[in-house]
Amino acid sequence: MNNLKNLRGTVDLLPDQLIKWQNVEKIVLEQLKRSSIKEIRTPILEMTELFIRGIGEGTDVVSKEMYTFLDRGERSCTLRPEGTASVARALIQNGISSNPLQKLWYMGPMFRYERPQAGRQRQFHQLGVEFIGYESVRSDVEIIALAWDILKKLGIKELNLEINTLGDLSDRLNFQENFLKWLKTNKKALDLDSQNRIDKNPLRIFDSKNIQTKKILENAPRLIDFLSEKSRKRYSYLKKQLEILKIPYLENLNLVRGLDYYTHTAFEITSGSLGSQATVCGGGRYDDLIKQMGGPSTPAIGFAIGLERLILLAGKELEAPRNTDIYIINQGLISETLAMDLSRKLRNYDLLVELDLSGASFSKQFKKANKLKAKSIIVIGDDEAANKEFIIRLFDKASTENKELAISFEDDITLEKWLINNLLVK
RNA sequence: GCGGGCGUCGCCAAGUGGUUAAGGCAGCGGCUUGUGGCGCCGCUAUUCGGGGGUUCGAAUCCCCUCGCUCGCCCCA
Repeated sequence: MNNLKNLRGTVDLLPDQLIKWQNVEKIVLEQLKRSSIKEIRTPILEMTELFIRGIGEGTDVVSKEMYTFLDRGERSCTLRPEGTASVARALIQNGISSNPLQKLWYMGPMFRYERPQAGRQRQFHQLGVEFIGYESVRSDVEIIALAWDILKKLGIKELNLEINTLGDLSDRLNFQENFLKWLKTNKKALDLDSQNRIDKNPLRIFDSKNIQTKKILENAPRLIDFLSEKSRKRYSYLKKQLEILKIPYLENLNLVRGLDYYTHTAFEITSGSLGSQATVCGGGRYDDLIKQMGGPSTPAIGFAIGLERLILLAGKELEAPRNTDIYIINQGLISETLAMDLSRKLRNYDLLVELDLSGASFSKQFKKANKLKAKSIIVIGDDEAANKEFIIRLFDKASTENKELAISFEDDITLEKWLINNLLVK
């Protein structure tokens, strides 16, 4: 073993594992397409400033998890830790006002410099969806339903949806004033982490897992009591709609999430079978972000799904590879050329065709076809080449020796008939 | 960033101080040079994540380091 290894927290995805990835991605992308959501691709690398301003300086992601370095021009660059800030930047930069309503998705690697764990890597992958310019609660409902449906389409069970509302900016300021007062009188009773958050990010204290802090917080003022009439209505409409759509949810008043930009709706979907990294999907509304980043005032809502965690949850049935339809056994100079040509013709039928390039003995090539569980084989050797024909037959154990058919290379009609009867059925 | 566990071939592993490092799967070759699935035979770690030390002698003991893993923190 040499010392050239992958970086900590990164992994190689090998062909066998990628079968599951591709199957999962296929199902996800089909669902997005049906919902008329369009793809956007932004750079993996951005100016560090983007994330500091977009995500918030006081957040854990920015303060201790960013993959940041100086490039050759001494610019501070960061590998994106999430997608929303980049999407917002791209839209502002490319003129959001010419197209103020957009439903977008993106998929790709994200980077956070953390200690790796099950379901957590330094390079991981997210599918993100952002509804830009949509203000109505109905967009909140649609986006939660979409996240839910994607997970359901993959056959994932035991999912929990948690929701909360963070109100709008004035609700929050209103609340924070009261909350800070309360915090000052109760500061000593809180755990150290929470004490530190008082100045940086007081809302996050609600997210504390410290048992004592949790208990004390039960008597703290609650954000939900400071919501304006409008915010309150919006939230109850959301809950009512989820009930009508039969999407089960749990209200979690402590759910505030780690990024600064959220307003109103915040939600998370977790699964018990993921161990301590239970969150598979997280999202929420961010009505102020785009304006705050220098764009026009644009409401928006989105979510991100962690693909590694999604893969862990998705069923085993998605791991099965597609079997070879036709394995072409061939030997001899003329045969090789004929076989190459035939393989191209066959692939036009959307068949999975593998051409043996080994030049090994027929016996070996048969063994290979068997190992691949090829549905059928074609044999082309010197005899066949001389007769300008090839032999084709099904390769399952039942049809040994029988039903072999010799077809002329010119005879496309007979070939197509055979394919339709044997491989293209259903 | 902090705490616990672990690290023997591509994979699963036996071995816990005595020297040739079991076995299984996979892979490769053969029995069987143009016809597979079964079976049988053979090959595949000068080396036990890496470095240093203790010892006559280490995969086995000690130190450091790297990585994995679980928990905390946080998130996807």
